Amino acid sequence: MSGSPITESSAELDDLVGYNLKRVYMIFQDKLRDILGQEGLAPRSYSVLSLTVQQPSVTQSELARRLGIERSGLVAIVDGLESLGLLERVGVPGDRRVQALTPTLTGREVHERTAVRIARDEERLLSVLSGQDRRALIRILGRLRDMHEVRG
Amino acid sequence: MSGSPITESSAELDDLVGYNLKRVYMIFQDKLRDILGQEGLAPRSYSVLSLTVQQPSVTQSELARRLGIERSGLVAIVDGLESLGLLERVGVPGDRRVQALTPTLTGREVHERTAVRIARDEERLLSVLSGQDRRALIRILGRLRDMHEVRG
DNA sequence: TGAAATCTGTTACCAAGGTAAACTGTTATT
DNA sequence: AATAACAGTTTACCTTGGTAACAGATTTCA
Repeated sequence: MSGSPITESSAELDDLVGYNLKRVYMIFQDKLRDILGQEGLAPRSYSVLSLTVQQPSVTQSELARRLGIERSGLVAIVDGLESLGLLERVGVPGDRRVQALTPTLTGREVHERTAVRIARDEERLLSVLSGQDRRALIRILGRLRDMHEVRG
Repeated sequence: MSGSPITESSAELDDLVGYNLKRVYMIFQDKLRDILGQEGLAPRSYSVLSLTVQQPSVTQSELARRLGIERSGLVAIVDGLESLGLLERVGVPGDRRVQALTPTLTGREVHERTAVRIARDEERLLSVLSGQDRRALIRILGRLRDMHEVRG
């Protein structure tokens, strides 16, 4: 019997940036689910609603590209939001393929009050960081997205 | 017609820290899947293998607590790792309820060479940051986990 | 012009990841 | 001894996503 033949040269789980990103993401997502659940929304539904508020008449394909998901996955989400009366599919005169997504007044109201609650909760979660660290986190995450995300 | 009655006072999607965490986490996870796929492992299987290497004879309950998942979810993962010959359930003399999880030699080898590749890939992903930002990211993520994670 | 390629939205199917509740056997409490 | 608590497991379920194939509309281009 020799001792341990394998040297533990690298990366334990808690040292992996990817794993820590996951765990911190879970912290944020847990509370997000609570807030959105009160409006009957899932995180993905909120992200779609948010983007249509921000950019009315956006097409589903464009939305899928922005969210980094498949077009097919968007159908059910939009169906749900439409049945809740939060947005509408509107035909576009020039191109009969596309459906422009536009939030209803109710949709904008729900989005606004939900956005406020989400922002407040993020403020709470980030309050354990200094202002400098908060800004650094936002800047660093943005840079990692810019440098590594595949843009369609 | 009045103008837009809703003021866009807060949080567009790309301004939410939670959403940016998700997107950055996805960047890290995509490549992780590639690397682990070559060994026939899923991310969760790797995390279990890694923790058993780091802490041999850990129980399944303890492992579930450390990973923040349900005990029931661990069964299939351990089944898979056991059938791959990477770890073993070993009965514990004192307590016939628990199954101590211990990596096999093969398990330690697979873990070691995989850990090296994962570390190399994280290095690549983080190379777009300054050394200072890299350290800040790691420190900030750790602090958010420490302050907000429910410890069982 | 007409054929081929491309694009949009849709459907049906499927796999991964996770949770919750109920069950067995074991150990601890009182 | 009776009861509670615990470890692991099974089962059923749900959510999130992805893939492939499709129809209709539009664009490209030979």
